Amino acid sequence: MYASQKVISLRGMPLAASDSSPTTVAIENLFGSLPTDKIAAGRALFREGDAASQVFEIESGCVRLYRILPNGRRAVIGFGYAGDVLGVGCKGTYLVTAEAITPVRFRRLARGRLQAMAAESDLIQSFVTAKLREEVSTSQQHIVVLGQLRAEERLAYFLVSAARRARQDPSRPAVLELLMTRLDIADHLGLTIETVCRLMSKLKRIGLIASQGRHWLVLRRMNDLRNLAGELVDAGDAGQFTLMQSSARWPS
Amino acid sequence: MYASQKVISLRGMPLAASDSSPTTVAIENLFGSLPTDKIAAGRALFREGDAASQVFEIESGCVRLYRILPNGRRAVIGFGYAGDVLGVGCKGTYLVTAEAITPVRFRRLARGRLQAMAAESDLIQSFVTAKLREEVSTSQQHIVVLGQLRAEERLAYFLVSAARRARQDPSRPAVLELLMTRLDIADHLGLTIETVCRLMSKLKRIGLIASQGRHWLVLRRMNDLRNLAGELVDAGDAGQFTLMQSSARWPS
DNA sequence: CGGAAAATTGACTTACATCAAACTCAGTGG
DNA sequence: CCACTGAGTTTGATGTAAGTCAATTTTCCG
Repeated sequence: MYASQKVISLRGMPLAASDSSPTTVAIENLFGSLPTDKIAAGRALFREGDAASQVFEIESGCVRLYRILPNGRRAVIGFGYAGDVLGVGCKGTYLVTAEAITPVRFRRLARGRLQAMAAESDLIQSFVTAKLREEVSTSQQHIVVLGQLRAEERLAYFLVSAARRARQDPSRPAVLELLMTRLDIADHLGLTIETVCRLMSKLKRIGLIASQGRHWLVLRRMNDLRNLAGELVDAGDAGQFTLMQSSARWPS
Repeated sequence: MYASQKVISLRGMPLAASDSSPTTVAIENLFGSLPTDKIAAGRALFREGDAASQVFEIESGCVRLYRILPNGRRAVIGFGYAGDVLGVGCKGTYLVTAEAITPVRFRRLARGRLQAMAAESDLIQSFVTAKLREEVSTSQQHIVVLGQLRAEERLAYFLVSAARRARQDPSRPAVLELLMTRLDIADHLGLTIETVCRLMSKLKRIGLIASQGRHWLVLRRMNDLRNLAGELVDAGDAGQFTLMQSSARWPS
């Protein structure tokens, strides 16, 4: 059915694929020598409110990052995949719970050690700073999505950015595996599970996507999807992470 | 009318009031010697997409931080007040436009210089890191608000956190000046201006707030408001900014 | 194969948006 | 000092996107 299309998966995708940029080197230094740990689907790496003592690098698998409100509602802030580093953005305690969706392999590093290493090495320091900036950028993007897009647009945005996370060319059709449940998606987009389902069905009906089982999707017309999403993909660029030094409008 | 209540204002509120914490010292070092600049209401300090060459510290006044979507809708990401530092969270280009709501006094620092200073001083480095973490925390909090709260709850949250920003005691009534327009608030909360107005009227009708002119509000029953907001205030704690070193669940 | 969790679809309700019309207020100039 | 003005705000009438409640159907895992 999808014979001629390159199959991609959100599982097992490297963050900075097989290059040797400063970032990659920094990660190697940080986590390279540490032992790999495992956790079963459904278990938490850490919980919102726990003392934030460790930083985690996902090696494979997928986690949901969420907060539970006092009234019981759940807000899924985002998802973590292979290559992602968790637990940098918080201060004393973790801001979210990180729960394995699939079995997850990961490595972890004491935050004290990270701090020490950052103090030693400019490279590591700028790696940490880059991670933080990335998180700011992603979060603000999601604020825009939740605040200004309608349900259908939000879902389109989610699908396109999921595809973008996994491969480069954002114009050709993509096959992707959504490891999370419909409820995870709903809680991430500020919608109900029923609305997510209905909209998935609608996107299928009008030919923008196709599906194979619960978790496999084909985004058949990326441009239409991107349009639907309000051309909002991008903005969370993930390339260089050094401070710019040029001066534009304001004299130095 | 409000004789016995301490009048507070979002304008002119210092970030870390008159203490001598490491943070405050770091700011002094950063901006202390720089000249003060001025900008009229309605003008922009910087625009989304501009090369991010400077970091700004607001000295007085209020700015709105927003992004315009391709379809013309506006997302107000947040507001900046005296003591806030803008332009740290972005990388090559500013992520948002920062536009003066009132006349604004501010100081600015070339990002290159900031980077150099951070490389020199651990204190300045941890100040930058703290600012970034604060921004992550605030943004994620807002994701929760937009994704999970209903209109009335969002407005209550906005009012309570505006009061919290300006003074300590979160239980007693607060008088506060909202310098932004209803439209700013609406675009910040993902609502329409009409909904914001109607809900303001409703909160007045049921006695949770009172108003004096367009911009002055009294939050008469903070606890009820905080309840309405889903007890969601806090979580964006703004105290210490050093990395924790304790290990809790995971052995080092 | 059986069973439970997840997903889907339908019927109905509602919270918020939209459209439209006043009203308020702060600033300006006569 | 007051009338005029336009931006900002408020309120009302109505529409609609998304939520809620309630069955089914599908999937997948032991």
